[in-house]
Amino acid sequence: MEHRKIQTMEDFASVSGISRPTVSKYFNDPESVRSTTRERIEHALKRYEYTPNIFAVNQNRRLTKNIGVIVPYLADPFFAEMARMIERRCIDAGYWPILFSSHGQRQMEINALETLRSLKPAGALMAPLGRTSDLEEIRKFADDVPTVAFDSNQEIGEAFVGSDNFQSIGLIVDYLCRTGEPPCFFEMPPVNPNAIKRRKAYIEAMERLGHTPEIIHVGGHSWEFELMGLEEGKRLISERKLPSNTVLCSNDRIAIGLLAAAYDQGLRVGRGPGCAMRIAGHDDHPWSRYTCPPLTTVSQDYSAIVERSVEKLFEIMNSGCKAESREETLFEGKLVLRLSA
Amino acid sequence: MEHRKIQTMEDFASVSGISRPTVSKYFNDPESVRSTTRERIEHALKRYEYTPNIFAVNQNRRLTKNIGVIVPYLADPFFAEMARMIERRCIDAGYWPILFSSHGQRQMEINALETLRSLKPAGALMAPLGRTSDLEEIRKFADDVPTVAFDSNQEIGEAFVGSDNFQSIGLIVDYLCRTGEPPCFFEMPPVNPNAIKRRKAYIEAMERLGHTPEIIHVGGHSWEFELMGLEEGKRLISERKLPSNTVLCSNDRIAIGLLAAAYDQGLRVGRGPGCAMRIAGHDDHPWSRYTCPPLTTVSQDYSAIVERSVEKLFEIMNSGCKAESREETLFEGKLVLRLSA
DNA sequence: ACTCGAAGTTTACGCGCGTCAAAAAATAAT
DNA sequence: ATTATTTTTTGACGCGCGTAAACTTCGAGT
Repeated sequence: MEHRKIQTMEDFASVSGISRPTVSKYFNDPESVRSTTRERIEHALKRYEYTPNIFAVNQNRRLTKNIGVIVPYLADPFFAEMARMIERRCIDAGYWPILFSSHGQRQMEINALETLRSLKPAGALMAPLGRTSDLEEIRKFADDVPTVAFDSNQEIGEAFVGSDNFQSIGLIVDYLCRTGEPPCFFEMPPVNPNAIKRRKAYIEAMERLGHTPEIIHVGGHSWEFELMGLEEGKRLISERKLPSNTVLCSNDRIAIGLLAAAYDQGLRVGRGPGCAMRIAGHDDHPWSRYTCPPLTTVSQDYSAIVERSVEKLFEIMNSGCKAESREETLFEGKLVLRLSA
Repeated sequence: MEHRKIQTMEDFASVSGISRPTVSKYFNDPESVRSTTRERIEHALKRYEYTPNIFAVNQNRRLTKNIGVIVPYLADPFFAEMARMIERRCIDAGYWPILFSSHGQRQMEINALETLRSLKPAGALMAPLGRTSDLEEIRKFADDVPTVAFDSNQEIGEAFVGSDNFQSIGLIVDYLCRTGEPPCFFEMPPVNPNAIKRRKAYIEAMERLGHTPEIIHVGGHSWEFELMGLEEGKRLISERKLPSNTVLCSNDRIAIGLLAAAYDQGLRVGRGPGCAMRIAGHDDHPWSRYTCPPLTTVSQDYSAIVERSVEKLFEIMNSGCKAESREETLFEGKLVLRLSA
């Protein structure tokens, strides 16, 4: 056991008794060398500490093993969780995920793209900011780098994987109408296509059931959804301007704010007797089970979305050519019944 | 406006009429070339698109401009927020932050260190996992790379920046004792030194005030604090085993779980009449203001911690030598009075 | 033992840039 | 105008590895 640190592949090749090009081949694909050779290398790898210089490797490869992961807002545990799962899968597949957060800001998203591009990534998984995204920039990026969009369907990249908002919103509208007063819809700011689709889905579902849709608009393009839910909620409740005592929020984070508003205003939330209002969300956010009362919502199938996105990206990367058409995969949501509605 | 894409510094040098070594100098430090030269380069930079190949640059520099940022658990918005602020500051200082999350797992932390090391970083900012960290590995890393620890003081790196748990816990224990029944302490799992210091601080503060400390132990080393607060809370409340109707939680995430438990058990939380229990937390977590009732807690001075950490790291990086002693900077917390206690 | 394809070795070049020494040019000071 | 100083240019080397060509060895199968 020497465990001497070896710096260059040249040196490592000589101590392991193999030629450098073969060692190089091994590191690019261990299966590409004969099994006896592989064993000798791996044996040497145990005795000496050596990892190829990542910069030298990437300089000479036309394409690296880097995979960019760009999410719009990492402080949202929904994206943090997605990012975690994506990282895991990429690593397992022998790739090197690099995580960027746009932090809700257009310029940060552009920066992330630029930085990423200079990393010559083999592919990218991107949940765009949405409305504030610089679509031109993203498209230019996606022209050069195989890109799969997820979460927010922004007509970007060669594929999209996300949730079927029409199905999921339909599901919960049905439920709410069946069990009480038809819901009004507390809209999230129209930051991305999800926001818009969910509103449309709500309207469709209500009309299908013969009810009049009622929408609470919120402006701006901030990502502080809880704050909006809280402030706008307090105002609506105190001014008695809520169109219905059942409120469907276009995402859980708004619902969390609205729950706080209801508490602040002394309204009891839930579906039991003695409750003044019902609140439902959408996404099954990691914290929705810890609200008071626990939030009734529709789950997004996180792991399915992640799995399919990564899978699809690998397909595209391996096919080596642009797909003829943009494939969109939508997963269905499931009703998560808790106590708030 | 040609905006032709230029690939190599050689090419860029020739179109801008400057020699390559001078251009190289410019990119390493724009101030190091004469102002007239600088202008000519920057003028060319506007006409042609060129960025130095990051891999070639880093291969030849002994030290890169990379700065590693390692947090234990990115799905915790506390760390997400810290990471965001750190990234911002590093970028502004001309560095390149690379974010890693250990996702609560020892092996992931080790991997992050290894990956980071291969990136030849100029420095690292690290919030260690704590108890489950492989301290030996981290120390070996910190021997080679200037490292500042934050959040959790693990005797790692050349400096530490964090919160003064004794001050902050003292503050809220004082407040709770002054305004009602002395608190028991709902401990977080002893995942890191903060957990241990907060417990000790609680005991000291209680004894100083002449009260008997009562501690609720929770085992394990999971990072799902909310779940612990919820499950253990439900058990304690239903079995009437809470030592006090005032509970100080060692962090806000546990408090969030406990609030849910209290709701589940039909206990009204708050400091007003008609309330069955008081709950307080620690950290002023981004969501603590949205709980029902809003959580009374002690804030950590996020931005001060970030600012000082980064500042200190730059100091160490620039000094170029190991510091003789490990500097620890602690910031004081502030009482954040809301409605839960 | 012989053939032949697969795998390994040798040799050599190139990637794009940092960096150094020496020479040339530009600027500042006398 | 001359000297001293700073800055740039020229030319060259090296970083660590990918990769190609030509050659050699290996191992399974008639």
